[in-house]
Amino acid sequence: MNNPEILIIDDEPQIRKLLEISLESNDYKVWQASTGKEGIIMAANHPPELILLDIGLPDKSGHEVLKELRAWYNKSIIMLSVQNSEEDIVTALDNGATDYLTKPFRTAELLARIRAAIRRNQQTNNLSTILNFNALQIDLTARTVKKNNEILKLTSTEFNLLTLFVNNEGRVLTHQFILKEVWGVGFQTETQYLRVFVGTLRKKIEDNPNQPKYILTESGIGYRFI
Amino acid sequence: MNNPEILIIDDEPQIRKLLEISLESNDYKVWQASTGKEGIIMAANHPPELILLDIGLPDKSGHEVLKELRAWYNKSIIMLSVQNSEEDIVTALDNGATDYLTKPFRTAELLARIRAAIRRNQQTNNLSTILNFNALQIDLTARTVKKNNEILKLTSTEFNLLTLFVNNEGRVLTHQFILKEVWGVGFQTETQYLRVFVGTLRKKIEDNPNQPKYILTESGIGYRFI
DNA sequence: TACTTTCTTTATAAATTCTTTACACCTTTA
DNA sequence: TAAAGGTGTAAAGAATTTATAAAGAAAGTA
Repeated sequence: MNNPEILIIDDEPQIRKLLEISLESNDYKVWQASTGKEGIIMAANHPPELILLDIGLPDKSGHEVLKELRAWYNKSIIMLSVQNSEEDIVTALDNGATDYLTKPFRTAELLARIRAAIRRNQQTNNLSTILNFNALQIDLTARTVKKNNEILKLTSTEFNLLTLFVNNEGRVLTHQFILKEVWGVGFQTETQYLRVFVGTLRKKIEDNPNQPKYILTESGIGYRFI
Repeated sequence: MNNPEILIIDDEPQIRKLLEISLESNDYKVWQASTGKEGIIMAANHPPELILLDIGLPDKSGHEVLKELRAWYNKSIIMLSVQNSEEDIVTALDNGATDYLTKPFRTAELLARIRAAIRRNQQTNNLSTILNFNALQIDLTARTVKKNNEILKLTSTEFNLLTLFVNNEGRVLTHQFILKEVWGVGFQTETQYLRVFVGTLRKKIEDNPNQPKYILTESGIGYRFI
């Protein structure tokens, strides 16, 4: 088992050192940042298992950092603060903090709360990525497509084709490119496949397949999804 | 949305009353127990969304109650105590408590921690022991399956397969993935096993195995449970 | 051992999906 | 107006995938 990684975002070097020592002696791998901005960048580049976030940062408040992180980071974030203000606690928890500890904290308690938070991380669902396009809802991990909340039945190739389209929304994809991506190298000339499959896809996802809203044809070039 | 249910296990009537008032005015449905034993029975009969558990109970310690609950209950349990002992906190968290608050607690903070805990409940894998799907009732710990309240006889492999399906409801599972999870690494190519077992499972759980409602086949990819 | 249950394998029928063909349509250009 | 090039649609046939039964092998049980 590799050691869980913890990112400390705190501007006080003493606190960081203290945390580093206790965490590393408990087999965590520790990363450190001294400003909110730096912390966000580090978390984005290398998402840790848990973040310890100080409320009092020099560049922006911990609350703001929390909000920015929570836009995409869904593992545990434990807030630390010298303030024992109830308002701070409530705000932090409601903004998605996992826990809140006031400094000076007791090391054993902090470690226990970290263990509890990491344990919970592991039970958390890896939420699936769902994309919405008007009445269309595409779940890439579940491989489902809904139109007005009704599940559509797509064949494997149809779904792969649709996936390619939604991953390249707005872009014109050439016939060759699509054929290579969906069918594989060696199929680049089979343009008729594409026509047939775009046809069946449109029949399923478009309200009016004659006047497609999602899959537009770029005559002479390929198709474009919007 | 129906109101989340919270079970209070505490022997002090004043505390219970205080909690009842704050919780009910925040739209929670409140259940109360004054002893550990009573609390466990109530939780078993009617599993709440969250349990507030006092450490100092007359019949058995809150730590013991916590352990007994955690044998099967995996939603949030917040411990309450007059003790601010670090040892107590560490023990509680390591035994699976979601959070720990010392009395006297501040109401707004308690409510925020309850919200955070309930929010997390909804993200965690609901490994609750009994799952219902229409006429199907699956008890994961007892390893029994009922259809219209009649017990079905499944073999071990059939049950493992069904468990995998219900834990990934709505998601398309590839043949390879299913084979790896149920049979183990090295069986990924034995697609025919899967066909046979899906066949027998359908014969047992479906009303009409020719037109399956639960286990749908995703031709070319795998299967999906709904 | 004999018996039952479960798992694995094989064979074949059925269903689904993919490929190919044919042809109609549209737009552009001579 | 006709021809040419690209596109859309339907439908038949081919290929692949899936379902089911049933027999043999293995494992568990009395």
